[in-house]
Amino acid sequence: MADPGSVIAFPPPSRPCAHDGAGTDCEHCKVRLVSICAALAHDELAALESIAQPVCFAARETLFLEGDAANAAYTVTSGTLRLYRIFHNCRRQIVGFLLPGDFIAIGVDGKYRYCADAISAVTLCRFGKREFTALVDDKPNLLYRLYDTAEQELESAREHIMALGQRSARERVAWFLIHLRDRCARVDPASDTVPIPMSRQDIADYLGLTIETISRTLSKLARDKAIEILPNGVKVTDVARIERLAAA
Amino acid sequence: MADPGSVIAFPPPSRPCAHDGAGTDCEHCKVRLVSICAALAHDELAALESIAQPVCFAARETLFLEGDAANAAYTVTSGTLRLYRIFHNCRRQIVGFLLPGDFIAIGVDGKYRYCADAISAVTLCRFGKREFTALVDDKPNLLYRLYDTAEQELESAREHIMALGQRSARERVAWFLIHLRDRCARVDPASDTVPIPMSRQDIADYLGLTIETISRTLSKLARDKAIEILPNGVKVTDVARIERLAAA
DNA sequence: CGTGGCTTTGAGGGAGGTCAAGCGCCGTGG
DNA sequence: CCACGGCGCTTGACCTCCCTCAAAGCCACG
Repeated sequence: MADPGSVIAFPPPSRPCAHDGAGTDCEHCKVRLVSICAALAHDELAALESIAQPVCFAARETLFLEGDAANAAYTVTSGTLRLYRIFHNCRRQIVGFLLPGDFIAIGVDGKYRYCADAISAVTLCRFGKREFTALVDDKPNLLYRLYDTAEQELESAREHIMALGQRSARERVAWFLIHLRDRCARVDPASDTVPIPMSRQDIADYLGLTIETISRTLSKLARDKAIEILPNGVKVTDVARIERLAAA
Repeated sequence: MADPGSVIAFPPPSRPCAHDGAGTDCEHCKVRLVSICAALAHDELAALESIAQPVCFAARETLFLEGDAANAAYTVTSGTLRLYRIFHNCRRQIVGFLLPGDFIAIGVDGKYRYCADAISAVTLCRFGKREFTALVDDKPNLLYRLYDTAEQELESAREHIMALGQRSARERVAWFLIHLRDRCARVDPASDTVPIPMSRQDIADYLGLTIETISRTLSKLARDKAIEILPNGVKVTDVARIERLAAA
């Protein structure tokens, strides 16, 4: 949320998915191969499935706030979330966006380390803390998967650091587009059209810039025929150019 | 290294510590309680100790480069290291400094994700990949410790992101000082005098600023009586002020 | 049709980058 | 012993990129 007011509102409780009260079907889950569930043995997957609860949140709902007791782990099955922290002075830094297949872990200390809310309507697989930790204690392979996931997050955080520390506004925006495109390609067929569900304010708070700079930079790239701005995303017309900028 | 020339030089092989060829003594290790070794059972610690080799590097030596096959994990026992990545265009981003007690893990994919070199002379406990992974496979508790370590690194990376994305030069420098002070306090008694073994260039590449800005900002803080610049560090004279800046 | 939220665009200013010069320290060699 | 050169650090002058402030456009929704 851009306005801090809604951030401090108490989060709504998660609720079961209306369209799917009966449980999950991991075998046919489309995020199966990219999520924490990948590379699990059949029995492990079955055990995980048995404790999974489908839940959903409407756009702009808050799942939890930084410091909340972590009652559950989640796998995103559809929609987009933003993870962020708020400073005392109301500045917000988005530390990441979650797309289908991404995972929200229960930290070692049992608290969430960031706030999370839904950008679009989202559906998730919810794993209650008690059952999940019991399962992890039982299956070292699942712990190994958690470790793997943490390392991937670390890698992504370092990429973020590189972007914020070394790149210009233009390079950051290009990097953001390419990055988002590649992550979408994990579950959707690769395409030059990148859907952008988040607002300019979200992008700005992710890249450490202002909305005006985001807007101006996108306009400039469009004027230079490198991209085309669409209602809910952009089309990368000059792929090589944008990729070069992103890698700079 | 500030100059890219030395970065691409082949790394020297690690060598046994001259002063301690006979092995390690974990029970009396001063970083024992803050490192990966903390919270291990006696038999686990003994197993870890049995595969540990003390090694050392002189200042400015490179341990490994990004992409190198990860032949070993390490625990730092003394000295300071920098971890960094280099862009194509020679820009360098330092992603972290390693102090005594810090750990270098073997990534899941078996490659190092960043370059590492010694800022001052360093000593480390080296754990060969084969023996270490065998031990991890055998002791789920050690895997859990690795997971914990990865989460701590993640936390520190997010703090870094906050700093780069939201803070001014002055705030970043204050944050750097407080952060360094607190990390030193893990092994040394807490003090207002913060040793700074790294160069201005290192600090700049860590904070996403230039050496000139680092220098100017420190000078300004000193002129304002908030700190005192010492030969190899700074003394934080106005602790409250610097802490307020750091938290901003 | 009016209102409010999000976005775009413009004008102006400031924080930090760039370029350049100078200082202090230290190791080397005359 | 001092002269010299190199390196890291500091300081100054200037400039640029991005932020700030402001206004207007666009679109959804009541």
